[in-house]
Amino acid sequence: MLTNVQPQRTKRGENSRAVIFNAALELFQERGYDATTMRAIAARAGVSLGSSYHYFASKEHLVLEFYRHTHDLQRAAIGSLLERERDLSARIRGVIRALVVTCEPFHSVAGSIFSTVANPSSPLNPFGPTAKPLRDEVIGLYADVVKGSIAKIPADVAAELPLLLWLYQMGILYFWILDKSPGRLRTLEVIDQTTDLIVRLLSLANLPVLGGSRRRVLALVRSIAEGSHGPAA
Amino acid sequence: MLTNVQPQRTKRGENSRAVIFNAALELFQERGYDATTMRAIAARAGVSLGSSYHYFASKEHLVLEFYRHTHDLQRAAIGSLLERERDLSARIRGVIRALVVTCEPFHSVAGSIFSTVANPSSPLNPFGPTAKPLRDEVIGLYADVVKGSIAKIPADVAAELPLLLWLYQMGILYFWILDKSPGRLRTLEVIDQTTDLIVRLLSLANLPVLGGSRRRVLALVRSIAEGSHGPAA
DNA sequence: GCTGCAAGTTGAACATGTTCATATTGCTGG
DNA sequence: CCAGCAATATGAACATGTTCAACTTGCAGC
Repeated sequence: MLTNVQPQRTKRGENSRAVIFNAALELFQERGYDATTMRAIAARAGVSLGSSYHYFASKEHLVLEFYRHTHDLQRAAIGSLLERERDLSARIRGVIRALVVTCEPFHSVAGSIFSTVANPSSPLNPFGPTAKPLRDEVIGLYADVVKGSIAKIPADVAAELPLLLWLYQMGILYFWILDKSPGRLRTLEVIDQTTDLIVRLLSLANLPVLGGSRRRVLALVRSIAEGSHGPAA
Repeated sequence: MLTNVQPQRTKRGENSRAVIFNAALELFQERGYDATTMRAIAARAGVSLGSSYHYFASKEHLVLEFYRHTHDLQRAAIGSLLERERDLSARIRGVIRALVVTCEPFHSVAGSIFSTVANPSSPLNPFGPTAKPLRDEVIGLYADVVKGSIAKIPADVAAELPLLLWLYQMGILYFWILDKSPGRLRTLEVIDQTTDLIVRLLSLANLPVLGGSRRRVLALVRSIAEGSHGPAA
């Protein structure tokens, strides 16, 4: 194993890092992302501008810290639900709701995060190779959501469903980002309606009238899932 | 009617505007969006920095013009196809193909542009109010695509289909942006398969077995289409 | 042709994300 | 306790999108 190239963390450094992060979090919520300057963050934290950049490579990286935080919050929030609830619709709804609820305090910065992450050249792009571990983790979460339910789903559909739900989650997240309704109620409505719809449509998957469509859809999904990243790994 | 607040366009002004836009187009292709500075654009165009801002309110507005440009190219490319072809699947396929083909020269820039534009705070966000004219135009294009076909589509479905096709186009566009396959062949394959699938699924819309799903889907689509922009116009 | 006004043009100035050379601090081996 | 080294801290300097007040141009009406 290579020697750790990262600077050794010290107690003092950890403290500075936390102080800067908290200052940023406060200001993001007070003024929004764009109106919060790095100088203001440094001033609020009581450190110099340079120090902020010593701990966070960029303003976006500062916002990334919160992403990790809320990801943990979401997992914690859905733990008991997945233990107790067996209805697929309710399970999906619960997981997606937990996502938007835990992200709610940071709604104003979410747009910038999404925008950053949507860039294909960003290592954080959800479809990129670097993000594969996290992507697989989230898809795995939806695999648990599906597995733990009592819904009867054909094996071939069940195999691709977690991926589809991951894509669905991203769609909802973007709707939530654009949602300007009070309390983001519209997003919650859309979540309720779409989760119901998804389960309803799943129950139709076996209808012979669909012909080869089901197979074709699944093949297409799998093809897309393989990534459009070409021959390079 | 109010007096036109916009500055009266003169021949001289039109020329400057075009020169600046062409310079931007060249530089975007040569260096990408982020690496192209407003100063470089002004220099290439042979005008001052201030002049660039006289004609384009921001760097992003320059991109809006670029959108319009490619949209015109797309429209020109599909004109004869829409005259001749009556099959819905072929019409959709032709339109989407024309889009990725006309955008091909800008593929390397498309990522950062998409990322910029995906930000809700960007005036160029496709879902925002600033982009409404262009959005309506594109949706109108798909309305023509649907209307000119011989496909039998229920009126309520036909009403929302253009919007859905617009969303579908954006999905394909993002796939194309991520596509690293040689010649972007994978995108073309996916276009072929998805367009077929869409038409096939449309033909199922009338099946009674779907129950209220069709109505619910349409209501949901319309609800989303109204925008999540809250009470403000 | 002259005058005046609106359009066009300019570059300096500003705000802010980011970089960097330098200074300070605090721990660790001796 | 000292020397040295890595971590930490600093603010000036830089790059670039954007603004603005002032200047120039050209045409319409007299």
